[in-house]
Amino acid sequence: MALDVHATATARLRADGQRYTTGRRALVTALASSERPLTIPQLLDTGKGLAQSSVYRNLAVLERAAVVHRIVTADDFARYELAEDLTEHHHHHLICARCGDVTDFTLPGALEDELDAAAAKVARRTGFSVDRHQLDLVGTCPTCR
Amino acid sequence: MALDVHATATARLRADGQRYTTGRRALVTALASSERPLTIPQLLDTGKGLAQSSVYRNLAVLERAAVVHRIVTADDFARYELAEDLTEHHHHHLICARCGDVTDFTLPGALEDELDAAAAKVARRTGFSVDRHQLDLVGTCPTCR
DNA sequence: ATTTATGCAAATCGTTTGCAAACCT
DNA sequence: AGGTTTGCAAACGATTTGCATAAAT
Repeated sequence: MALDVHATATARLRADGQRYTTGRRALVTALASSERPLTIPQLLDTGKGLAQSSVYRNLAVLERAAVVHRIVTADDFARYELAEDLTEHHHHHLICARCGDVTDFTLPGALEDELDAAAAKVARRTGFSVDRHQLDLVGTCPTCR
Repeated sequence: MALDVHATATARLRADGQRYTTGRRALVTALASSERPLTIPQLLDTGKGLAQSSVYRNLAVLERAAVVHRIVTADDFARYELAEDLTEHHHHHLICARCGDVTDFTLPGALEDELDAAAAKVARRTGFSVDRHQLDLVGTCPTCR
């Protein structure tokens, strides 16, 4: 499975005229082995020896190539996770308003379908072109309670 | 209705030991008469002569008193809207990935109920305490297409 | 050899904050 | 008066960028 992720990353970067360097591979590996989206400080801690500016730059490259996805919350730091089609499944986020931590959860497929149908209806009514829906549950995580 | 908003704002600020000053009232009025969440630059344009730092400070005060709600997207600027219980209805956001603009939309009540039920189930399973759910449709607005 | 990635340090820019004057009650 | 709010300017901090060196092809 990890091999497949790297193969796909290589392909997508190449399609964007970019190389899959050691640093970029390290970032993808760190994200692939994490159960939750990671901030840049967290990535700096795990992946030894990559400069902060390189992490920022490489994540930007990986995002443009659709290898990773950037998550922005009310927290001070942005978070990154692998693109959904590089992991098993479509999912959503539980966001702790206290510590900023983000974890994943999934919805029953039937409910996802209803959401997509509702989104399509809204798109039709408003002229908005909808690329994706994003559902967040905001609250307090077990650790902060 | 606008009177009710100001009355509620006064009460909530007082409960938090704060005054409903002219500047704060102007911000609430601007948000109440807008159909969409507004950024600080937008509020500075509409509002009369309130300094930027005062706008930031007052919005922070109004947010602590639960009079306004802060919306953070991938855009450079945060956006503010009146707290949901000061307006008519629970709603969600259409976010333009191109220009950052945010507009409102609503979901059928039945679907909202299903989302709440699913959220409750996730909360039970994860130990997370869920305060609210937030659904965004990300795409391209009619103007940017 | 030429192009691209890296590390370091400096710059950027939305947001926050210190402080003295203006405002309320 | 006593406390709060305001405006201005300076500070803050996550992210971006310029540039010289190192790595890759």
